[in-house]
Amino acid sequence: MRIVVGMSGGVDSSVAALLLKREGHDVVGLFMKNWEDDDTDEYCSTRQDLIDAAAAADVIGIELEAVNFAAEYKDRVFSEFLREYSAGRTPNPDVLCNAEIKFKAFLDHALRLGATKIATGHYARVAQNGKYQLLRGKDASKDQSYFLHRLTQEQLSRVMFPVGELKKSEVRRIALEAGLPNHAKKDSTGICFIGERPFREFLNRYLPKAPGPMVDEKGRVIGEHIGLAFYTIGQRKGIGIGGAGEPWYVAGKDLAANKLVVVQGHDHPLLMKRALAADETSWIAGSAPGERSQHTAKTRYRQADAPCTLSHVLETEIEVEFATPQWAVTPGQSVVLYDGDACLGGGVIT
RNA sequence: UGGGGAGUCGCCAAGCUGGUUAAGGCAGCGGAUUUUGAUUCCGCCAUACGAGGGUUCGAAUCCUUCCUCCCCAG
Repeated sequence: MRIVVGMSGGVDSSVAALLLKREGHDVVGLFMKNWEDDDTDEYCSTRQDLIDAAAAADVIGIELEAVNFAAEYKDRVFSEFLREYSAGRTPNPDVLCNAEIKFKAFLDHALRLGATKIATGHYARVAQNGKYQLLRGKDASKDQSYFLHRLTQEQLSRVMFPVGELKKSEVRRIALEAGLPNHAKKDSTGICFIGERPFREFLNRYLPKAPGPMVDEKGRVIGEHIGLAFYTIGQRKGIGIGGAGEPWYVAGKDLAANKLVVVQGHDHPLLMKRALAADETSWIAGSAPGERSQHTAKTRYRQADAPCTLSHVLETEIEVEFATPQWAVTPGQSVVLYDGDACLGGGVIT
């Protein structure tokens, strides 16, 4: 079976390719460059990543090709990313990137190359019992199913996640034993393909500043913000308010008045939400779970699952009620539902 | 102008019956964690206590003068 592996230059995708090769598959590595760096070199690590991927492919004994989906990325992911920020929300570009680039543009390309399946280094699993299921990765601390919740049956039928059965420590050990040069490479962070950058500065390259008042929950002006788009719910750093008492957190945005609402104390009531609504829903199984059904859900990656009830289900919208209030539920972020290890899908919080 | 109170890191704020290196928090900066943005965690952050004189072995802490601010009287 011909399998195209998306290789980033990191350990996970390298080990994914290695494992498939060992199983005797016809493996081809494909390196994606999806972001044209506008600034010279400071954050341009993609060249090093390509070198790392090539070195790994060499050790594994497979070919590595490179493709460029920068145009598609800009079109389908980044423009939406900017639109969302402009609208005062906090998007999750990586969720979109998976749905539109890695498991669409990239998948299509791989199929054209004659592949039966594609594989990536994601920590997640795919099970099949009639339908395809998306399961959490075995390593709970690295599980990335959250980012993959928008995938469809069609897409899942074509993907493999070889490291999803492993713990990160096992992946690194395998890499070390196989002599992969990137066995100790630091995990990548930051927006996928764009990388980690001083975020405010980066955003400001695309969005203008729009200063306005910072107000407390009673409407008293206590500071100035640089533009609503530059803040997210629950944010503490960058508020810049000193003085007495507990730290300040962003609790809300008043777009019409260009006001940023901030509150004092991590556990302020305005930061706790017991229910939320989401649209643009997407379900792994192809259709939504039943109304009143009980699940767990995360309102953001890297948050503990919380018991909840689907209180309302429409064509592309849902309402979710949590058993206990959730901290900093943020419009634009994805709410992702689970039944045990099975990821059901989710939507974008409104 | 009388009477009272206060002036300690950018902001809050301990210490003020004198005694090694001036608490803590907020903000800020750096790092760890993290394939979003956040959160969280760790580290750094006043030879200086409104200014000048004193007293003392030794003062942010006592005395004194001046400056500034606040409150109450007029």
